[in-house]
Amino acid sequence: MMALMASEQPYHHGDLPEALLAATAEAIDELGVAALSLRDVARRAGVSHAAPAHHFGDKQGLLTAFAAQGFEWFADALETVAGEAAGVSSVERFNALGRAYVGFSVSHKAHFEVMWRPDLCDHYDVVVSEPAGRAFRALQHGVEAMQDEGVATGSPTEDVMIAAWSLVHGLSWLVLQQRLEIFGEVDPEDLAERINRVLFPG
Amino acid sequence: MMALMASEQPYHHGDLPEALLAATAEAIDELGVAALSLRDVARRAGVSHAAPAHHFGDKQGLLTAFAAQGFEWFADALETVAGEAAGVSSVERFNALGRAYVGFSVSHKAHFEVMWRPDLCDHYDVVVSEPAGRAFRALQHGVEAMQDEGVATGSPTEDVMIAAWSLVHGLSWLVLQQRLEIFGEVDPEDLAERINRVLFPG
DNA sequence: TGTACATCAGTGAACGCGCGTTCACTGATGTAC
DNA sequence: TGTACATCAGTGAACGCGCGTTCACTGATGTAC
Repeated sequence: MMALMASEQPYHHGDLPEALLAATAEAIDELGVAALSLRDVARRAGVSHAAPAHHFGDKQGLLTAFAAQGFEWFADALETVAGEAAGVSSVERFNALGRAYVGFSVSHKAHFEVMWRPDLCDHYDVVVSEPAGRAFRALQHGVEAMQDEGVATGSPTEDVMIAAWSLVHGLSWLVLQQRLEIFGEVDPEDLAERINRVLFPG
Repeated sequence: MMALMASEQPYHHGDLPEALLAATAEAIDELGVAALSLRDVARRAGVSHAAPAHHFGDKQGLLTAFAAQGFEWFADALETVAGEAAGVSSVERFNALGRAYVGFSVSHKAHFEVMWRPDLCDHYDVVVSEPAGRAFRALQHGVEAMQDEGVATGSPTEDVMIAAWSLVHGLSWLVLQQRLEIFGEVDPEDLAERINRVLFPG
């Protein structure tokens, strides 16, 4: 303990994998995902440039772990919101899910970008597909609950699910890609609620 | 003419800018936009690696021209479809727009990806923003026409516009990101129609 | 029709750079006895 | 409590590579007279 406090740079980091993931988020936020390099990530975490390979193997390994972390947080966020909205109507509950979906994409821009790019990370790795599946099911349950309550029963459940997903996913990308500037300053979560009301007026 | 036919490799290309844009699409389709390099594009077009600089300046210049070409084709496609569907109901016309939107994203994957990425090209360059505006207005007119016919009048026009745009844009990305595989083999344009019917049952 | 000349398009060699990956190493930690 | 040893984490030098950009150049074209 004394030794650790005395030395500014302990040889062992403590939790380097976590620090590298945080550095990855920082680097992507700053320079964009296209410019991401392992050396820059290591630099930001204050370790030698060979250190990341020790934990993640190679660049794709790092990005797969990064996407996995993102999907874990994302699924947790959706499940939490669905749990908290257990008492309200199914439409209000789906509204909350939509707000959370878009809210996550804005507050975790770097993660969100990598999460959906199959060219950057390994989507078939279970560390990614498992939490991705959880997130999907959270949305799906939201849609099914609405249909159980008689909302949007004019279309097959599958169509409603794809429509609802497209709606929140599309809004997320339009916001991230700065395409809604023409509508002035708008809060993305409020927007999610407004467009959800168009899809599910019930 | 004889000379041109006799020599396999004429010194002057004929339309190198166009050939370089086509090579860009090919390279992105094959390797992903993250791996795009000017040298590879030149190689594919069969010219020296210094040639692209002559026409586009630098890499961002090439991608800006590429996005501009994409938006021109995109706007043309939407306007053509809207014109052809002048006789049908506004809901059917918007359906056609949605099919065209998603159809374009699938048949011009490389262009679509670059078009929406502000980190790769200059969105404020008028060669991009002009056709992008045309595409936007084509969608907007489609939405306004529906409201004029009494469809989706429960929400403000702006909300309906953002919802409709999010819907088709989101579906496009979900398809490109291979996220709808879980629903089996589906035709993207048919999907567009199905989810449009959820949003505008009228 | 022919000649001179300006302009444009594409070349190819050269540059310096940051990258990912490898590898033998050393420092630190934890466990067995 | 102390010692020996195995294991793990991070180092730093080295490698070869493809990249974007520059620059003096040459080949081709088109226009003026």
